[in-house]
Amino acid sequence: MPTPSRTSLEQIVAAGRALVTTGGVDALTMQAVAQRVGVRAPSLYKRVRDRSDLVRLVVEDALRELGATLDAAADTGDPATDLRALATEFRTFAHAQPNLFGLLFVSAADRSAPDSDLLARASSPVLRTAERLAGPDDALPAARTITAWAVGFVQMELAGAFQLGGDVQEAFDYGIGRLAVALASGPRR
Amino acid sequence: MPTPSRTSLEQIVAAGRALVTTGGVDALTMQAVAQRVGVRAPSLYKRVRDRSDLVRLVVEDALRELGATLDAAADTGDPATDLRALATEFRTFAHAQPNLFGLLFVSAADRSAPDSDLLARASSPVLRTAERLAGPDDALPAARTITAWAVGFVQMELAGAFQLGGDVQEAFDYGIGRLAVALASGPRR
DNA sequence: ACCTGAACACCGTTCAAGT
DNA sequence: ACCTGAACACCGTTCAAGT
Repeated sequence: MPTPSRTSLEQIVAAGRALVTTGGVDALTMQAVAQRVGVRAPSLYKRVRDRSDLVRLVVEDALRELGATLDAAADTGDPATDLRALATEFRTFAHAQPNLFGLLFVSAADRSAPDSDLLARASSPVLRTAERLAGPDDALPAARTITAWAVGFVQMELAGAFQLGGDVQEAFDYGIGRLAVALASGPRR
Repeated sequence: MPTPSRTSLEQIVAAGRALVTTGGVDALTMQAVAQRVGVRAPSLYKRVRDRSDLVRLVVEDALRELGATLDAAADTGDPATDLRALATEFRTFAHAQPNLFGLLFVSAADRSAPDSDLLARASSPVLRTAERLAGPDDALPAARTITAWAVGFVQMELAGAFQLGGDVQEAFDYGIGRLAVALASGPRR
């Protein structure tokens, strides 16, 4: 006798994401997710392979949103302006959802990597800006330099690893300015 | 009736670090640590407040080693050469102990931040090199730009987040070269 | 077809009892 | 003073049984 579904994968991912946002990834327990979607924990295994699979889906959901945010941020004319907009938007996203951001670019033995298409989509506005700054030949390494700097900066900031005093905002602006100059200084190296 | 100690904090931290190195932070369980030092799990609580405290001690142990490694790497004359040596040594450390490295610069809600003195000591060779590249006024933001880039680059690399093909080593060299030029281009901005 | 309770093997942590 | 077994409250996950 068929029974109608009482929940959906979409609801489950949303519940998982809400739990991560509120209490960090440790708060995403199967029981907490189940309670939020009105079901018992074992039922989740009908839609999700295991907990790490659910965490991956939450990460991919966040990556989709981050990609859309960055896409919207880099549509002005000047590439140096776009670089600043991208970096600022990226940092704003991280500050708004630190627990979620902390999952996006770190390796975790237990969970598989997010879909590479999503990573590519999220990084495409950076790649376009990098190409306009550094030229087509250096677009990829230039984009990686920008992304690495932004990821590391925000991650250290959120981890409280900038402990030598000074103005963190100033260091952020300094980094943007220097990167724009450095990448635009021509294809020879 | 006093009983002689059957283990020590030093042994416990070493056991914890070995477990992290081998199987990631999830493999550091109180029971596994206890077994390695020849004791039962509850006894660990005589030396360590709780699991997160032990993880912090392992992180600090790794930071001490990383600091010493970097200190030894940056003693040549040319600051651009030192920058390259520091970045390469940093990356080598991360590749040699990816599970340990993954703990150093990420925030974790459950564990407290490592001792700030250790962070300062580990970053001091970077700060010195940054000062020689960018001048005393910009030493701190320049050091933060270098460190952010290096942390982000290695973390993305280890997370498998560089998925657009291309040569990752080339992107690393490109980043070093551009940073050296950018930071040395003078104090005005 | 989906959901559930019961069960299993694991955790971290506390604490009274042993030496 | 240190160590232990037993206990507690939690996990993730499986599975036979219900509808």
